[in-house]
Amino acid sequence: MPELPEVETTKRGIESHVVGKKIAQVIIRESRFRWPISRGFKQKVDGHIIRSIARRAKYILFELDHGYFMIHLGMSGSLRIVESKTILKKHDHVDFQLPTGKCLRFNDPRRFGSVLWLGKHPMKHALLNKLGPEPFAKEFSAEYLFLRARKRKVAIKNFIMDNHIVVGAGNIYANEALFISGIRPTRPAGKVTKTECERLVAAIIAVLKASIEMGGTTLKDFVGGDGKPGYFQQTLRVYDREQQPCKKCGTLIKALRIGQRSTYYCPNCQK
DNA sequence: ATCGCCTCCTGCGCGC
DNA sequence: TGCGCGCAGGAGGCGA
Repeated sequence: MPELPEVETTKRGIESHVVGKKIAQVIIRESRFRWPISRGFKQKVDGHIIRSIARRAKYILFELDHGYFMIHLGMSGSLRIVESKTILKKHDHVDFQLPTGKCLRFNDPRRFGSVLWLGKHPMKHALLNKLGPEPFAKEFSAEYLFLRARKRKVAIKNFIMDNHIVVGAGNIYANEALFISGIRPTRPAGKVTKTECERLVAAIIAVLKASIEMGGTTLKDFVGGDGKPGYFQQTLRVYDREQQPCKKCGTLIKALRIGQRSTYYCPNCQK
């Protein structure tokens, strides 16, 4: 399940292969995604050079001379550079063929992903213009989080997973960050103190950074299938550890659902 | 404005 | 071994 670290790793991995290269042609074998690939998409990108790529939240943006398009991996998508003649696997839905004999191949079993043309002003697009700060940006501070949380009643876990507040804290990382900062996931966001916000912000940043640093390994594994992050999984403190001893105090980890999402916490360490 | 639920889709793991 | 079922998950959209 690509979370922000996997998306960042993917972006870094494909960058040198695609920037400055022309899209010889795009081959769309399946266009039914979260949003269908628009009819004019092929005509818009065929023959154009990719000037740069960037990541915003979990979106990967591709800059062409006359506009941008973006790809979201959804929860089962992967984007890899392969030799053009590489035999197609199940769910290899879109190919961006490059003049180098390679191609950028988008595979997405569950089709929660998307490939969207954005036009000349990508940040004005409805999907991007309301996003909260990147977790590594200076705007994402304890001060900011605390202020945004004023009077909010939602569980703090839902709150930090809300892309309008901060992007990139997916379910796994939200669970982990709350454990690290000693905050119970069910606490109303508005009841989390300033001091706790400081710990939480630091924890979100730390857990995402650590995961990105393991990116190579994680990527290798997550690209192979749609399984959980490989190496990083060994470092998980609470996620998917129901009834297993807390790594800090030995208390058994509890599981519950918050907003339809699996939630794990240590009833002793997290207040 | 805020909140909580629903939805998209496929693969997997479980129980029988 | 095979079958069917339920679950998982990112995130927009909607109704209350």
